[in-house]
Amino acid sequence: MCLVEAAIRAIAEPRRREILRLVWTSELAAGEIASHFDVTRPAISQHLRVLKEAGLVSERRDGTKRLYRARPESIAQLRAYLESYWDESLRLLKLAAEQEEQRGTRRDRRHKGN
Amino acid sequence: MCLVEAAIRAIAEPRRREILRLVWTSELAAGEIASHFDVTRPAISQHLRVLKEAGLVSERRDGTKRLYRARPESIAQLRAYLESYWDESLRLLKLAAEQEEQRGTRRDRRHKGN
DNA sequence: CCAATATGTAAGTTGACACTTTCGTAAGTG
DNA sequence: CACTTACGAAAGTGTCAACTTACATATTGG
Repeated sequence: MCLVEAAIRAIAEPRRREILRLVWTSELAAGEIASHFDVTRPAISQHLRVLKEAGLVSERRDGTKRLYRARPESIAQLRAYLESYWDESLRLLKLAAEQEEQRGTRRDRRHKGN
Repeated sequence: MCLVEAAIRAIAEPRRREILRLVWTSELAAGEIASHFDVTRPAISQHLRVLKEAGLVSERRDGTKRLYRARPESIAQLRAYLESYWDESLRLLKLAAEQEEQRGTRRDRRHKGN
């Protein structure tokens, strides 16, 4: 599946947004991350897998620990996707407004519906 | 529930993003919207309700038709939320980098960091 | 009123998903 | 080798969501 698509779904979950914010600034072990939440550790582990499969975090092993960290590139990609989504829409909106303005004078054309 | 939260969940669904784009530029009837998709009309109707409850579209009645249109304000709100999410993260990232840098140069002055 | 049009609502199904508890596994430590 | 630490994987559960079909509702026109 497209990574950006997976990323959007991933950040739609509030807890995953929190997790992502946690590992944004510093590399954290899974246990450290889990300690910030009420749910069980395996639950966080699953969230981490979702984030990892969406490319939003990277995993590194150090002894028995697994250290997670946000991947700025992927986040930038997701951000760019959304920006282009808003932008395209805005562009279309502007275009539509112009066409509407032009059409405003000649209103005689009637459709039969569809 | 928070509207922004609902909005994020709403746009996580690809079809709803398509619908939202359709009604961004012009007001469209539910049937017109549904004709763009493979799924049944009631399915689209339900998507429209989700979008409406998230405040992303507005509904207006004209005869037997229901015309839908995107609500730029709410979309701007959602956008702003995401922007602040990225921005805060970037700010934290920058802060962390600075701290890291400081810690690199003067190694004698140590905080009880992390 | 009756029919047609346009659409939402209800109910049921299927699959995804967030979570839990239990178990497995890899790396360090005595 | 046993034991501990730190974690993921597996399996089960309840809930939610996207979809379907069937039905209800509202508006317009004859």
